[in-house]
Amino acid sequence: MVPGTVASEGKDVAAVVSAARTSARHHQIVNAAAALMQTRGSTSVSMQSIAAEAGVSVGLLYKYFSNKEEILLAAISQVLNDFTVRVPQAIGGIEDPVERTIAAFRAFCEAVDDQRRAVVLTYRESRALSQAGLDEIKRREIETLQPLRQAVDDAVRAELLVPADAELFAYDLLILAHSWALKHWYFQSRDLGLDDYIALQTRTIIGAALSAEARRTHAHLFA
Amino acid sequence: MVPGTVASEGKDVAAVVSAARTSARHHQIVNAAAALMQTRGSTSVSMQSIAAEAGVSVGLLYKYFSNKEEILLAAISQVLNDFTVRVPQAIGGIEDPVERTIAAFRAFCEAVDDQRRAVVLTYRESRALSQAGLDEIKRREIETLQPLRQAVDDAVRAELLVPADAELFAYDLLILAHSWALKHWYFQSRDLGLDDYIALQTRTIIGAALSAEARRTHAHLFA
DNA sequence: CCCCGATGAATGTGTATTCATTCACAGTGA
DNA sequence: TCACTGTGAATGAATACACATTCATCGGGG
Repeated sequence: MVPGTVASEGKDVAAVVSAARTSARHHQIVNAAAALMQTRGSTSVSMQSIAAEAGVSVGLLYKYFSNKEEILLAAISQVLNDFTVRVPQAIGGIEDPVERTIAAFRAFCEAVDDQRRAVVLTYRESRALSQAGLDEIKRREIETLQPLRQAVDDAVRAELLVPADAELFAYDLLILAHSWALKHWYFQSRDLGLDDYIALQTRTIIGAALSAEARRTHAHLFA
Repeated sequence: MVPGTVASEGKDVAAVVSAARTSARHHQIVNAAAALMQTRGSTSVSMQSIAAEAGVSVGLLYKYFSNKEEILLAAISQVLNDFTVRVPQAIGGIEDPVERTIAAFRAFCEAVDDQRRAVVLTYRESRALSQAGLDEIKRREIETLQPLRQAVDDAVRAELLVPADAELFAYDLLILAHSWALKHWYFQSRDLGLDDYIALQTRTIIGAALSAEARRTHAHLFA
């Protein structure tokens, strides 16, 4: 039976409304938490401040999440989600695996830049998370790595990249993308903007791993 | 007048004793804090736990440090100090700049490994530090980088390494050494031990930055 | 008029910091 | 040698505060 037909319409409608409200509240609260993580880089994110940011009462938070960890986890998850969405989108349709690797790295860095403080908090607030929560985040992080890893693997198979270890190479690129947030103070002091950073790291790490042949055929990518 | 002569011997002795006690207490407390940072990786380090670990009362901590930040700062400083001591020691006497770069990177990684949890806390507890404290740590971090940076510069001058940017290249190596602590869960899941990690990163990052000539002359370093 | 989403003051806990008190001992006078 | 005393190191219970979590209460729509 399709929901919304005569039989018990009242109940169905109520259920739909309730589900819609629940979903809306979830978004509202998680967005507030994410916004706080992004804004209040230094201070810690309290339930009181999340409630204030979301424009609701403290008590309401507990109607939709069972504790602070759930909210934090959802907010971090949302940050990671941005990666899983943007990276594949950025490399879709790019044939050449070296170009794809470069584009994936760029997309990673740009996504990190958009949520710079939140990424730092991902490292900092991890102490407030349970083991299960941490495991979940680790799983998601590896998940975000896959498109990049795939591109690197393809490039290795095509003998365009010859890193000592493809897996580690991809992970290094992930680390260096995160580092744009973690070590932003350093790059800023060096007067490196995001584009400078991406260009330099691309040449330093990816360019250096090119095979002898790719060094000729793909030189134009590292102007 | 030389201290310890007749005139006011009592006062001088008292001053010396007092200075010695102060120094000893400082070490005792900071060592306790550092030990806790290393042991209790997950839990936060409280004044109560520092006092317990040091075998003194909570109140005493405030006789020798004006607040928690000072203790934390001293403990982190001690960790960083390990770097400034061990890295130069490890590369002393090595002539070839590529070998020196490799040895410096290895020393960094080994120092990080020895204080793995404490290094992670350096990132985590930074939220508890004032701007001035953070600045101090940043300054010290750049200081630890210098020997490595020097080796890289020498290698570049000798046309053995040709990174896109020498400064960034050295900093990347620092980041990857730190990452051994930050991302230990990942490398562990990949069954990479410290020596594997050092060897692979050396080949992946340093080996890839070799000049065409060095690729021949220094091949033996990347077996 | 009742249901239930929403409220926010109250509660409990962890922890940084303080302060009244204790304690060990060196100096002093007999 | 011994009793007395002033000094400052050390103590740890008490305080203050931030913050996660709870719950008695409210109020508007069905």
